[in-house]
Amino acid sequence: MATRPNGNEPISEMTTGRLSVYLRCLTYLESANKLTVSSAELADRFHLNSAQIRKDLACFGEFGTRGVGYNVAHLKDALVHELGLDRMRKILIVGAGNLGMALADYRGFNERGFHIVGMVDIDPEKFGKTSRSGIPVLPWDQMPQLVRRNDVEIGILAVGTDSAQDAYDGLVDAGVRAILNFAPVQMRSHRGVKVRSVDLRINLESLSFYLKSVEDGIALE
Amino acid sequence: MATRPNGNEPISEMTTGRLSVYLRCLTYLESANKLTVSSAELADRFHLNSAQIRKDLACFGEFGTRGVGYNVAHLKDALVHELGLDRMRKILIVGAGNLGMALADYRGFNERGFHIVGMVDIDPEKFGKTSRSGIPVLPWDQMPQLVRRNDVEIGILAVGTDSAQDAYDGLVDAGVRAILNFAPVQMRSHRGVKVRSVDLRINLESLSFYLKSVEDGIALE
DNA sequence: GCATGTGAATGGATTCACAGCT
DNA sequence: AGCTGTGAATCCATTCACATGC
Repeated sequence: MATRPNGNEPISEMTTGRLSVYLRCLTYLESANKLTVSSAELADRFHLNSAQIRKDLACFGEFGTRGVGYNVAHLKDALVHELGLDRMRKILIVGAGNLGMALADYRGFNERGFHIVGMVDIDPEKFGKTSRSGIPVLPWDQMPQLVRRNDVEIGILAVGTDSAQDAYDGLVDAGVRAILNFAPVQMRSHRGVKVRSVDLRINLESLSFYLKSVEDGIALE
Repeated sequence: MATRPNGNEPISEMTTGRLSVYLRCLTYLESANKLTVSSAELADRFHLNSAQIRKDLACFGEFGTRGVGYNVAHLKDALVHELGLDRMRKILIVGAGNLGMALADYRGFNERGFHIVGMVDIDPEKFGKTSRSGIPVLPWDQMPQLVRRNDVEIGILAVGTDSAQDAYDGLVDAGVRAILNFAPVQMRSHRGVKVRSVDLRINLESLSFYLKSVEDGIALE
């Protein structure tokens, strides 16, 4: 059971994003045999304020020891638990193009807490093929069965703009409640389904804007 | 020249991110032969507030007509210009693994405003190979010349965690001032260089947190 | 009348500053 | 002495509401 003092306080998305970052750092510190770490130390590593880190961590209990700091192993375990990573979640990738294939083999997608069960595609040419690491491509038609049999909880949309909404709707129908979307579209959303979008184009354009600002002599940053 | 009323007001990153989204929508509306669009209409398409859209657009001039809305073609051109997309920016990808290869062929990276000149890698096995669409892999050693000769302005880090900092430092030395980073690390940053990070693992963990919250009966969303 | 542009109000996240514990 | 946990203060983004202009 969680050591959370108050089970229904809402933890912001900003905070949980940083928890992931802290967790990564703690994993490193643990492997470096560091026993304890202070919020100030963590704040240095990223460009953050130490009070913010303390606030983030305080969301689900009192983990630190005053005068000392946080126990690395302890805090790491707590974060793993809070993020729900102490249990395996199955992933299905929709779209076996370049991006889908690359994601299938991406380290970190098949690490602690996650396991990719396969890819699906509508192109019969691709059926039976596998990614380099051996993740198979199956027919989109079989998606509902795949989801049910393997208890897939997360869907990754690596399809083109045109197919994204259909793929999304299909996954939701099949019972998937969390989606990582790489298609550059704002989809009509379903209630009770979490969608996170990674829009590569927006990131590039943001860099372009920065470069232009520099050219124009407008000091940013 | 920009129609910007006041050249040195700082436009927030939140805003520029949305400008990209608006631009995409306008491109669509233009292709659908729509002549004019209102902030309320745009607000519906995304889940946004119309006032926010007007504020965003007002950052660099008065583009709308009261009682009518915004001229689609006009506004689109203005956004293209403001985002600096009316000029070609060259991209170099560092790391020719699965991800680098997938990114090299990603539509939208070789579209309006951007052009990928190549990939570099340290693995001699990969030299001379190309992505499916023909983007070549060259030796990392040649990176500085490549950057200079091709006027590369943007670097994409598609390398592993261990090499990320070195690759970053190298690109900056060679004169690159904008970086899109896919490695899951917080890098020691250089002044005057813009880095945007896409952390796939954090996105997955955020979904995991959502799923766990649902399991625990904590209503999110 | 209708939709923009914008000051004022709100809401949320970050930072400050310090009380409290070890 | 040192560092956590947290109310108070600050900062920034979003939303409201309305005056302004077509």
